[in-house]
Amino acid sequence: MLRVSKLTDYATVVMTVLAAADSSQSDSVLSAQDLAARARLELPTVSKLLKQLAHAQLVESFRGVNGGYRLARTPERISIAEIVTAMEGPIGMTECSAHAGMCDHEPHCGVRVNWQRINQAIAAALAGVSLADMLKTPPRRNVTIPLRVAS
Amino acid sequence: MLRVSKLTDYATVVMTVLAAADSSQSDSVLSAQDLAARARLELPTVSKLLKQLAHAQLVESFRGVNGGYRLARTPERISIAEIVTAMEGPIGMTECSAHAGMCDHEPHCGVRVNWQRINQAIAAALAGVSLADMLKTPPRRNVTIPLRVAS
DNA sequence: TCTAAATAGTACCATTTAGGTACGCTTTAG
DNA sequence: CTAAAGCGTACCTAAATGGTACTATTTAGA
Repeated sequence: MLRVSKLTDYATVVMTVLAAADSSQSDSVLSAQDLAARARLELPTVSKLLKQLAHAQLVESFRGVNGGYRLARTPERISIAEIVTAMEGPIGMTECSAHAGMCDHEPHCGVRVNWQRINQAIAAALAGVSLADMLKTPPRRNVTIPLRVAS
Repeated sequence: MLRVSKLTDYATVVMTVLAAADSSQSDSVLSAQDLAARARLELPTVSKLLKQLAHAQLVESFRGVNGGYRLARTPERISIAEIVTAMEGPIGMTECSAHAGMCDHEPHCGVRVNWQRINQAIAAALAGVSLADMLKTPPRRNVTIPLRVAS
């Protein structure tokens, strides 16, 4: 089915909530609890994923009373590709195309190089969508992202 | 890590082997055993995935002695998207974007529509690569696939 | 200085799913 | 009639996923 993990899915939702808060008021630091409520997710789940996002420096964390999280950059400058990578590691459709030397068949496998090219295409697609885009529920306009694929 | 299953990965390898045989000699029906040997995979694994590919009518199967499998179409007319769909069902990065009504948060989830658009972009990328392309190990030329993403 | 609110870190458990295996049935060329 | 080959089903193991719990640490404010 070609999917991302639920955690990654939830991460995009939480990031979208953060982005919405970010554009509405300035200095909007939201606690994990608050974010969980707004995203309608469990608190432990939200904390877990926020930790990972903080490590990847996509959000800033503040400890102590009145602490919480805030986007590290503007929504326009955070892409879905970054969120996916933060949650799941390097984008790669197959084991071998993400990490070399993991597959016994690597020496005599003709398709590996082509998978790497497909990965690049998909990474480009993901990089072309920003958090700000995710906020816009009704589609406004369409842009054409040039996507280079070998053929 | 955004991956397809190993079975799907193997399916592309086996399909590539079939495509190679297809272009080299005519009426090339290969047995599952033969394919397993050429792809360096286990026979049961190969049979399993060939069955699925046959159901999706990407390969034709022939029973009985001297039976085996053959591509249902020319390699140029079979895309990676079709193989992925045959093996994993409808392409969807998140549960909700592939099948509606599976997620409790659907009513108040703003990102769903956008994930559907991302899916379409990725499906387009996968549809843009044919089996014939996978045969070409050294990249010849680059084409630009127009990829429509909302922004 | 103490307390409560918050994140950080770690470890653990349960469920699902992927991947592999086995076995018996059916078809068909020779 | 037989052997080679695909077809179908069921089962089993192992690993990844996602959820939970507990503890430590930080910090604003009374």
